[in-house]
Amino acid sequence: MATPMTADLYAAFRDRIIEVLARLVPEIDPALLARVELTPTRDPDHGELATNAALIVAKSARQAPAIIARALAEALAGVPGIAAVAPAGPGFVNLTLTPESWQAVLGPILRAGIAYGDCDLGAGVRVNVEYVSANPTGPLHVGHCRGAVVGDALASLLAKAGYAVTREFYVNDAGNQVQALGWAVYWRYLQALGTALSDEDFAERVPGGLQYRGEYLVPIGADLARRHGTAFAGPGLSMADPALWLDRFRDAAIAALLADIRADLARLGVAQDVFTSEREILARGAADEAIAALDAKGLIYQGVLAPPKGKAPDDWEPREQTLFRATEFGDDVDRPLRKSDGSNTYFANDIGYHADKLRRGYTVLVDVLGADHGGYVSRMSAAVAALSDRRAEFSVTLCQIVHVMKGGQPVRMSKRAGTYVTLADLLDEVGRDAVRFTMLTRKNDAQMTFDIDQAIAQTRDNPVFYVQYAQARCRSVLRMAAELGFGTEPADLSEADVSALDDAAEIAVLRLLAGWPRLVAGAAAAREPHRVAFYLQDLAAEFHALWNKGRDAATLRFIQAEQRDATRARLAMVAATSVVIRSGLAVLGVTPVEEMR
RNA sequence: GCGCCCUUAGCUCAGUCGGAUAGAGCAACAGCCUUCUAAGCUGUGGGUCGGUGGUUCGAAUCCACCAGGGCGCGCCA
Repeated sequence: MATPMTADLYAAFRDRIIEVLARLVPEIDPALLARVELTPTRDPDHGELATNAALIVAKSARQAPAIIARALAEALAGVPGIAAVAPAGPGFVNLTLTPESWQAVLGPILRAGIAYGDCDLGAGVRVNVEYVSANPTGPLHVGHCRGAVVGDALASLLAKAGYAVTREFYVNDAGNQVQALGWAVYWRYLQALGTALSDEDFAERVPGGLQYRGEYLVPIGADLARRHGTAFAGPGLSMADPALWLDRFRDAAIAALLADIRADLARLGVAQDVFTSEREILARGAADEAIAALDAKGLIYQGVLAPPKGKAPDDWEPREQTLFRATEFGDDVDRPLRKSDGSNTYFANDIGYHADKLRRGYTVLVDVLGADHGGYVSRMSAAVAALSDRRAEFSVTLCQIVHVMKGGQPVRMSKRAGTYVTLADLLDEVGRDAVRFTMLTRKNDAQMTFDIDQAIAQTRDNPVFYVQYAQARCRSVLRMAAELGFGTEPADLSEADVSALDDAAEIAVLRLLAGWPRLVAGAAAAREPHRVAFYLQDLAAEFHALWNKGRDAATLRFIQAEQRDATRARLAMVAATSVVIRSGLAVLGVTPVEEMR
C-alpha cells in the first residue's frame, strides 16, 4: 500500500492470516475468506486476538476445524510480530502480538492526526443522508434533536469511511400543514392589530380548524402587522378574503420558522449542505415525472385496495385508486398515489423527491426519521428499488422517542399544553456538546430518557464529561512536558523510540488505539454512530486507569524528568490517545476541550 | 386484527454480519490523594439474556410460536 490510508493493525494481521490460510487450503472459495475475522478477545486467557478462520473454512475443506486450526497456528508461529499463537476451543486460533507490534501503531496515528481511522470502505460512493426534515411549522424539539444528531454523526461517520456524503434537509413547504400555518399566523396578525374577534370566532372560519396555537407565532404575526399595517385585514379588523393574504402569510411564516430552525441547528452544530424545497420539487414536476417513469415500467394501475385486516375504519368504502405495485418490491400492499380530489398523496410527492435524489447521482440514500414513520419505510424502500431498478441502496434509520427527565421527574410533553421541550431549551440547559454526545449513548432504535441533570453533571456517570476529561488530561500532560523541555509536537513524537511501553496497562491502551479504524469501519457499515460514543468511553476508561496507576507505581507516571526516552515514549502514547479521542469526537460533532478547571 | 421495533444485573444500557466462562456505568459495600487534574482509580457482591421449542460444532444474536411495552395500519405529513 503506497499511502496506508488505513493504518489498520487488525486489517494487516487479518491479511496475513488469510495469506497463510490460502496456502493451507488452496482451493478455498474467496467468498468464504471474506468472513474470516480477527477480533479482540474478551478473556485474556485467549490471548489478545482471535480468529475464526479455521471454523469458517472447515466445512468446505472437509476437515475438522481443530485440525485446520492447529495447522494454521503452526504456520502463523513464524510470522513477524506474533509472539504467541495457539489453537483453542472448537477451532479458534488465539494470537498474542509482540509489544513491538502494538507499539508500532503510535507512529502512524501521530502522523495521520485526526484522519487516523479513515478508510476507503465507501470507495467514494455518493451517499445522501437526509435528516431533521421537520415541517417548517414550529420550533424544533427534543425528538427532532435526536434525529439531527444521529443524522449528522452518521454523515460524518460515513465520510470518515470514505463515502462522498451530502447532508440534506427536506423542507415540507407544500401541502395542508403549511396552509394551516398560514391561517394560524394570520390570526396572530389580526391579534397584533387588536382585533375584537375571539379565538373561537376565528377558529370557526378556518377550514379544518385553527392549528398551531403555540406562542411562537405571536412575534411573526406582530412583525407582519408592523410591516403591512391593516392592509390585509377586513373592515373593522375582521377577517379579509383569504385569497388576498393566505399565500403571502403562509410564505412569510415558513421563511421565519425555517430561519429559526436553521438557527437552532446552527447552535447544535448541524449545518446541512442542501435544503430541498418540496414546493420547488413539485413545481419542477418531479413527482409526475417519477410516476410516469414507474408507469412506463408497468408499476402503476387503477385498482381497489382491501380494507385493513380486522380493523376496517368506520367510513371505509371500496374506492378505485391510482396504485403503485409496491408488493413487487417487498411491501405488504400496493400504495395509493392520488387522493380522491386528484392531487398527489404525500407518498407520491416523496417518490418524486427520492427520484430527484437519484437523478442527482446518489447511489446510497439514507433517511433518518422518527419512529412514527416506521410504517412508511417499506413503501419508500419499494419505490426507490423500483425507480433505480434495484440498484440504489435505501436505508432508513428510525429514531425512537426521547423522554426528558429533570430533577428525577419526567418532563411531561404535551402539544396541547404547550409544554414540550424545544431544542433551544435543551441547548440553553445543557449545551451543545452534552446534547450531542448524550443523544448518541443509545442505539437509535431504542427509546431514550434524556436526563438533564446527568448531562450537565461533572462526574463519572456523565459520558460526555468523562471522555472530555480524559482528553483534557492528555493535553495537560503534554503542556506539562513542554514546560519541562520535551518536544510534544506530533511530528516530533512520531519518531520517538516507544519500546519502553511494555506494561500491561500501556499495552491495553495501545490495543484500543489500534482498534479505532476497525471500529470506524464496523460502525459505518452498520450505520451505527453510537458505537463511536461507546468506544470513546472505553478508551477514556482505559486512559484514566493508566493515569491512576502512575499514582501507585512511579515507574508508570507519564513524565519522569530523569528518564527522557521513557518519557518520550509515554508522551507519544498520550498524544496518540488525544488524537484518537479527538478523531472520535469529530465524528460525533463534540468539541474536544484543552482544559477543565 | 395485521405489520415493524423493543424486552440483557436492583436502575440505565452495551454486546462486533452466530463465537469460547454475557460486559460497562449507576446504586450497595470495602479501599486509594506530600507526585502529571481524586471532576479520577482499584476491588467485592449482583444474571433461567421475557418464555418455550427449533436450526448447528456453537445462539443474547438466526427461525417459529407465546407474553409484555412502543410505533404504524386507503385520500396526515
